[in-house]
Amino acid sequence: MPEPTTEANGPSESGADSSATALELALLGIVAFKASSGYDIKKMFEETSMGIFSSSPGAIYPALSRLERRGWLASHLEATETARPRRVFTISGSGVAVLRAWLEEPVRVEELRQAMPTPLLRFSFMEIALGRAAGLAYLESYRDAAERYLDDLRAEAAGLGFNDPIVHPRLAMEHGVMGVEATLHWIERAIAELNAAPEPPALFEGQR
Amino acid sequence: MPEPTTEANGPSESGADSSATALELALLGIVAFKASSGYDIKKMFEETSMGIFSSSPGAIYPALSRLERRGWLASHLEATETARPRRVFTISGSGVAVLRAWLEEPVRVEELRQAMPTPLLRFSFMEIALGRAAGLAYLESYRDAAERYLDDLRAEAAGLGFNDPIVHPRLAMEHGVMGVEATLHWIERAIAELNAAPEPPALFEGQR
DNA sequence: GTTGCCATGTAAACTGTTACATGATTTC
DNA sequence: GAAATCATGTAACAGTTTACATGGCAAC
Repeated sequence: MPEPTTEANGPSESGADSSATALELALLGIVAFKASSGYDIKKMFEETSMGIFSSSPGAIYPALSRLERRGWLASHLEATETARPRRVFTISGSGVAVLRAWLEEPVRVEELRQAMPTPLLRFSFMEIALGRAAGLAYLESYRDAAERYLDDLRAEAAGLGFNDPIVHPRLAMEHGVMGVEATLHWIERAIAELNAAPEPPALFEGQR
Repeated sequence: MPEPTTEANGPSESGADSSATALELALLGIVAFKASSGYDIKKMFEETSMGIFSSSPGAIYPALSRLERRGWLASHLEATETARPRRVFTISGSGVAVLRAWLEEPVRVEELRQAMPTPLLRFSFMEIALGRAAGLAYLESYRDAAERYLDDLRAEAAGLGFNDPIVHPRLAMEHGVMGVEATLHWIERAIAELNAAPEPPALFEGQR
């Protein structure tokens, strides 16, 4: 979802045009925090809770090249005689400016509206298509998944230093934990309500 | 994010191949619930909490055409002498089968991992780039946005019938409300912690 | 009488997905 | 000696974004 982010873009001015996809902005943020190679970032997207972004090389490497072409990142090959050299990216002054502009924007309501997760979307659609029993089974699979995810998050949180001067990443992780806990509470309530509710009308009669 | 959803797709078999993008599956679900035109769906994506999906006509109309080409949807022009006729889509038997297959899949942990919302992503990046004061200001704008969103959600929930035999959409909405309430609690806690934390190291000295 | 809504659709440019290719190094 | 990991990248394809086009109708 590539939202226009900093300025309205006229017909693609040459020099200091600045609009970027979510992936590009995330790459700026990651590289600003720590100089990284494409492979570093790929692993990060695979392993951490930043799994919103695709870890496919066909997404990451071209995006890093674009950012370098625009002058927001710079790269140099690390001298290693043994294996294939790593291309390590660093953020530039103009890159920092673009990143800051993105971070300085206040939170808009529309950003929150994107929150509906797929499991919930499927849940809202399934009632007339599958009926009560399937809804209950689905919520149980949801609970299992949420519990496993909670374990993962807690393991990841344990890896973060607790007395660092840098606290935002830990706080963000705690937000994730609270969100999953809220989901688990909701699941229990929803199970109770579904047990009390009558069978819904069927999408096509005779089926199910 | 076009996940392969139902079957592994061999080299694009002719007949009953079934894999679809998130948008396409959502369209199946919406049309199954109620026969709709492209414009109906566009408005729904703009106005309701299904705002995960793009409301641009260049996304919706081609997707509906694809679904019709595959035989999962059928369409007919509504006879209106006055204005431009509406093309109304209905779901077919094979469409229902594809929808059911998607809905019957148990929830996977990876679906939950996609949860990190952009406001939180920005929050985790901003500490060294902008410093303490900016982090606190950001959280206040986050609180404002969350409160306004909560009002919107409650207004939307009020529009849903409360004694329907169909309960899933209302429950899903309540999940949304609980999630935002959890976010608001987190924001208060985070503000308290940031007030107690020392100034973080700067990204580039002298700046900020 | 002009702005805004209803309602459809298309075209160019871009981004992301999937799959492939390469080659050295470590682990079993 | 096979398999997995490190590490980069490209090519074909599919889907989305942005912007444009059309035209009647309602409201102010």
